[in-house]
Amino acid sequence: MRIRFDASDGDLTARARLRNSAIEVFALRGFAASVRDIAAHAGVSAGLITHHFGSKQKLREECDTEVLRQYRTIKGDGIAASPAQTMTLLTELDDYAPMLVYILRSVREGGAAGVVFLENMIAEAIAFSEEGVASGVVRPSRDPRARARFLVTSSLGGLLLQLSLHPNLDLADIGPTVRRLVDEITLPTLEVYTEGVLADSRYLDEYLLYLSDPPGEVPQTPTPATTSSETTS
Amino acid sequence: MRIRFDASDGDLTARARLRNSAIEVFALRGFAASVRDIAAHAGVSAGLITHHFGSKQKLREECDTEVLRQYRTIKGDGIAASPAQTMTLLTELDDYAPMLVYILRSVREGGAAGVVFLENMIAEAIAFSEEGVASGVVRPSRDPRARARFLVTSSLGGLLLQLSLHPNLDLADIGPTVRRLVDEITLPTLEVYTEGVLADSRYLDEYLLYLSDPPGEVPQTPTPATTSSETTS
DNA sequence: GTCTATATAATGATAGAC
DNA sequence: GTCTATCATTATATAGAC
Repeated sequence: MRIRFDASDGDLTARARLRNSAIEVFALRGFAASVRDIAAHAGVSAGLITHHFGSKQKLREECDTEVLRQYRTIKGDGIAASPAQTMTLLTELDDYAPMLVYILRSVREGGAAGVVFLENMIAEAIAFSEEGVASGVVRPSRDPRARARFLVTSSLGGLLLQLSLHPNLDLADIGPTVRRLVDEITLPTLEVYTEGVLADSRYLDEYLLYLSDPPGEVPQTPTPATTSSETTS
Repeated sequence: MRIRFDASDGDLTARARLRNSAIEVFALRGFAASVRDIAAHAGVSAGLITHHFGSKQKLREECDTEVLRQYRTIKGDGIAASPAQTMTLLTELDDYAPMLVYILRSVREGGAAGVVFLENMIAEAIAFSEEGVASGVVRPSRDPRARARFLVTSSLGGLLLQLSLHPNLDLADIGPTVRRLVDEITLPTLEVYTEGVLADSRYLDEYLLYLSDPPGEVPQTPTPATTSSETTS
């Protein structure tokens, strides 16, 4: 079953074709790409872009909307797996390469689509973690939400960081590149996730102790029994 | 003992003062900051900048050089700790805030200073890991270099990702902001590093098995005993 | 829907006065 | 060392012809 979204097809309005072309250019060259670049890539004049979308800003917003719509479509299409699996799957569908790169760029620059995508993945991770804990596959956490946020931002941020070492990234190459990066981190990821990094729990214990009895800025009188067992944030 | 580097001091050539001012602007507003922005921040005319440095590109290169020099100075000043400790310490010295933000931006954009800094931290992490394994604090890895790269890119990338959610970052705020972010990830980090995330080793075992007997694209004849025990990259 | 021509603003860089 | 004035380039956006 091959999913196809309506890009590069002829049964679209000119507007939609221009928008999809803009998504490709934004993904390929970054959001600093000029209206002329976008026009050239679509084979039309620069004026036509502004005529259709009013401004580059509005064009960008429409691209954001469309990319998020595509992302939600894919997610609804059965990919309800772990965030990592979601990423891997995305890289295997070359049709989605522009969308994926667009999202990654947007995440890196803190754009609207990026923030939505990031929070979405964190929410997914929280749910996935809860299921995993329930089924006994995942270890429980003292702060599941913080752990999910940490894991998602670390994974995605790490990927972005490595990707930024490949500045001249062609859309045709994004699939293989991401796949290679994922390959390189699979063993360390599994190792760390399974066995941890530290040999014993001394640092964790020390920090938990510190949390349960935080040193104040001011010299402290003997602590009343207010902060007892529960860990607060 | 408070380290001071020669910024904002009067005993500098005009050139050096302009360069240090440029570092601040690049850190504050990003590398897309215009020559006029830099000039305004330094309280001089735009032409003077070009007069001194020839071009914006050359100015940028001098800033890179100076930032890396400052970084090496700090490192030489006794901070030979773990990469995480290095980061934490940097955030505690407000004098280094511009340098720190400059480096983070450079890392995110794949600039020259960023690449040097990143590879530097990875090298530090490898060494730190080796010492830790020797002293029994850190668990050994099947591929120490890959693990070090993974941990550094994950940590730094995660920090960058969270920082990009604070687009209007003031230099005066960078210290507290980074410190808060570090606070938020300390518990999950220690938890994951100490206990892992997965409840048992089934996924790791499965992957190790897969590595020792990789499925070819072509249907495979019974594997000869070439790839036996050692894990290759 | 699409083009060309143009207005307007901002950028990096140069030239010459002080 | 520093300024002002200016140029060339590029950007977004507009106006009107086809």
